Amino acid sequence: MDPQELLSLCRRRGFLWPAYDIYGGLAGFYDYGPLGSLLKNNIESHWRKLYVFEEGLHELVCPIIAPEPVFKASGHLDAFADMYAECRQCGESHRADHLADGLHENPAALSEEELGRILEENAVKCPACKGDLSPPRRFNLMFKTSVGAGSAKAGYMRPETAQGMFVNFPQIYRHGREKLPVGAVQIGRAFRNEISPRQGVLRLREFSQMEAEVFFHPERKTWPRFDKVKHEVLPLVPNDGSPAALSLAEAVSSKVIANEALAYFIWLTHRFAIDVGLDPERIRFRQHEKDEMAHYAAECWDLEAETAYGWVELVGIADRGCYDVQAHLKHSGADLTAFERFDEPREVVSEEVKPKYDAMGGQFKGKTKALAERLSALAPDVVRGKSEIVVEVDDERFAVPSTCFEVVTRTEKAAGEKFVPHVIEPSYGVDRILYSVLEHAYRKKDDYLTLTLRGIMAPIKAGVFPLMPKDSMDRIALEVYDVLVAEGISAHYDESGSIGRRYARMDEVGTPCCITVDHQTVEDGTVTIRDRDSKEQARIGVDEVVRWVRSVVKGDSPGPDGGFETAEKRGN
RNA sequence: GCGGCUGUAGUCUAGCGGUUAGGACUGAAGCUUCCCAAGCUUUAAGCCCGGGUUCAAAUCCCGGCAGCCGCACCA
Repeated sequence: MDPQELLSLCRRRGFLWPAYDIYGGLAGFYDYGPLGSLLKNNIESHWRKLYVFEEGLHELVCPIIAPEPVFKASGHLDAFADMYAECRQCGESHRADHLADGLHENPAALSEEELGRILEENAVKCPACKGDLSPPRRFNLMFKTSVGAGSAKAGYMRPETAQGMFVNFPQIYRHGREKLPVGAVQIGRAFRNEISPRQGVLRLREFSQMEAEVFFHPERKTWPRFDKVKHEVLPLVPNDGSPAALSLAEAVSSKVIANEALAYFIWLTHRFAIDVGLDPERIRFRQHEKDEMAHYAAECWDLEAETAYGWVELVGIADRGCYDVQAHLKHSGADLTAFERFDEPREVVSEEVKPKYDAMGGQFKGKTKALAERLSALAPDVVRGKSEIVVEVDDERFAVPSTCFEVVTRTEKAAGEKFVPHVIEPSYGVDRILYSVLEHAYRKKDDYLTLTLRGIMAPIKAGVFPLMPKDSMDRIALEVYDVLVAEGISAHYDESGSIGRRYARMDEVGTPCCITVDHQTVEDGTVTIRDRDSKEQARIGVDEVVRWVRSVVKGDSPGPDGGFETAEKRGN
């Protein structure tokens, strides 16, 4: 299919449109229209149902803007930027760190100045035309802003929602009653100043993420419900090229997937993908190549969907190790560790050098305190068996005899230990998921368009029509509509044009069923209810409508009690 | 960011220096005992923005913006 056809449907029917259109637009920014907003909400609600309600992770809403140190610590300030050198002759720009490959161990880690010097010293020229290059210039993908007036602080728009959860680890940990694993989730906007956004909503500069950060003991990366799913076989594409028709348990035991927790969230992501209506035949989990991983990741699997643009990454499930928490611990000085009790308090036996102050005092006078401190800092093995130790204090060397210190054994009881938790992060791109859901639901038959959205995803759950807006059919139809809306079901009333046109309008936006009030309704209180995909109709009582629509929306069957009446069942 | 192509109602499109800028679908109002985009009447809605050339620009030129395709990029 041509993605332009789908994007034109999206514009026409109020799913998506380019933002700021009357001012010429702004590349990389889209508006969600009325139906797009409903669909986006449905995707997010279902994700929340899985991650918050079922898995018990804690939802946060953190600010979009963060002060510079946050991204200094996370590595985004340095690693989230590329350096470019432009050719003065042909104008082509090149990745400056790539040009220095082989000239330095790790060109990407250099500053602009250092890299520029290396390129100059080695007389590196433009690979395209051999022209002279400009000095490297750093382009950071984060949007920068300033916070406050006057001596304003530098702030950045978050490039992922994740950092807000890492910096809140102590609060999350406490809220989770100090047990691991514990996790936080966040649904919100993130910003990346992409160099060339394109392909509709697949690469936006402002986009929505649904992220979970799940904190683990480094040696126990498993999940309580893993056992329930361990025999499932998912479409895995490991990075060693082996096609893996393995169950999750086999994949973990053969090290194809690093741990059970990662495997569980791959399963959960698969379930989510199926629930929102992605085609099972057009999704897969691809393991990142070693050189493909983000600066923080130790292991990563992507959920990819096949679209008109090729295989597109919708979800990244990464084992971030302790990278982020460790980084914030180091930069902020805050205690971001978790504590684990030992089963039994353990005796921790340690040796240390203990100065004998009474022996030292007379000999070293005012230097005693400083000398004692130096001695305590020494490793026991350094002093053991020595008759004297030479210690330097204030540029003066002192020979301290062994009578002035001893090696003592200290036994302490430890109830447990502190450690920096590891993080497994499922990170979902809402806009890409939404696009893929639409594309996988897109059906075109003789110019008749239908979105076969699943009931839980459909922006409108039911269309309600009078066959004709007269003879009290319109009044009854409005009553049916009111009942549905009162039940919290999004419905759409339409009395204009022919009945076929109204069905078509609903089919095109993926409404799973339509209820029509006709002459017979006036006589016996029954209505027809029509199924979008089969176009079959059933005749049911007005009082059954809510129950029927609910059942259709749940998506398991085309209606209760055996579903729609087919031509076969009618006997013709 | 570089190069190529493109920009006409909500959507698809005709136009190729002088047009009241035409059509189709869609939308709206109405008619039609109307169950799968039927028909009829009425109606709304457009030359991406800015400059230039010309007596005259949707049309030619330049710049910007946006879209598509390649390259690069996608932490």
